[in-house]
Amino acid sequence: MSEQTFLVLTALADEPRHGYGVVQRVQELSDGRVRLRVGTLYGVLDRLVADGWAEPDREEIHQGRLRRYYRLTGAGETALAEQTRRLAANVDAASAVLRARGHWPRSAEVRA
Amino acid sequence: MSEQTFLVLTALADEPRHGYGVVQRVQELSDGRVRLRVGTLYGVLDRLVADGWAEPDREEIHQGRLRRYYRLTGAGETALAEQTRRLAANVDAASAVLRARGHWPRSAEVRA
DNA sequence: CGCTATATATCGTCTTCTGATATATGTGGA
DNA sequence: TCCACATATATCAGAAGACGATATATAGCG
Repeated sequence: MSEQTFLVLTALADEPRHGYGVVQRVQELSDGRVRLRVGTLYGVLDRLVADGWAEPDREEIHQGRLRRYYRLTGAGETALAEQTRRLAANVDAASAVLRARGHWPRSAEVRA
Repeated sequence: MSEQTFLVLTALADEPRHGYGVVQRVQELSDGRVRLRVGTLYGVLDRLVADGWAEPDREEIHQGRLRRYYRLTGAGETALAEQTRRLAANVDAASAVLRARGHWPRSAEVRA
């Protein structure tokens, strides 16, 4: 699972969001590192729906503009939890190796 | 950076390894989750070398078979450390959201 | 003699991310 | 009034990367 997909799942797990809201939330979640292009967003969103990890929630007209909301499904939540464990395991493995190399003096950084 | 690339970097950070050794180490590091196909491996390895994150180390004949070793460069170590911090931040973000959803009763799992 | 593990490498295909493009409305400044 | 910018949707072509299949070759074991 790509970082983009992971962050979109996390954004939706927070609460149902519309496309543009997901873009903003992902940017917040990643401290500005990940700015989703709309092409990426809709590709990810379509795939999440196709895989049963997200589904249409509702549509709203906000200030004259349509907002199409998506929500996380139970399967999506499970997938996110599993992927999170997986990433955490990878972080632990890499941290151990880096520490052994003398790198990584401030272990607090990975744990913070 | 894909999980495959991340684990190959981690395997090389451990110590210089040859292709087949990387495949085995990645499988160990990931608790059997990631079994690199050779097509993936050489693609990753070539890209790491092209990016200056890994370089040829030495060649050995071991039991009649050639072993081509690769080692991590300084830039590779930096990249691995940065990516590890990045992943750790994503894990923290997702963990917070999952906890808020009532999911994730055993926080020790992410932290272990 | 054949099977499995070790060890290298290439190739076509599929998935996925990116950048470009298109359309449209509300807001704020010049 | 007009322009730029943020908001909001959607599509498409191209590039990158992962995967499965395939090929070649030796050592060890039954």
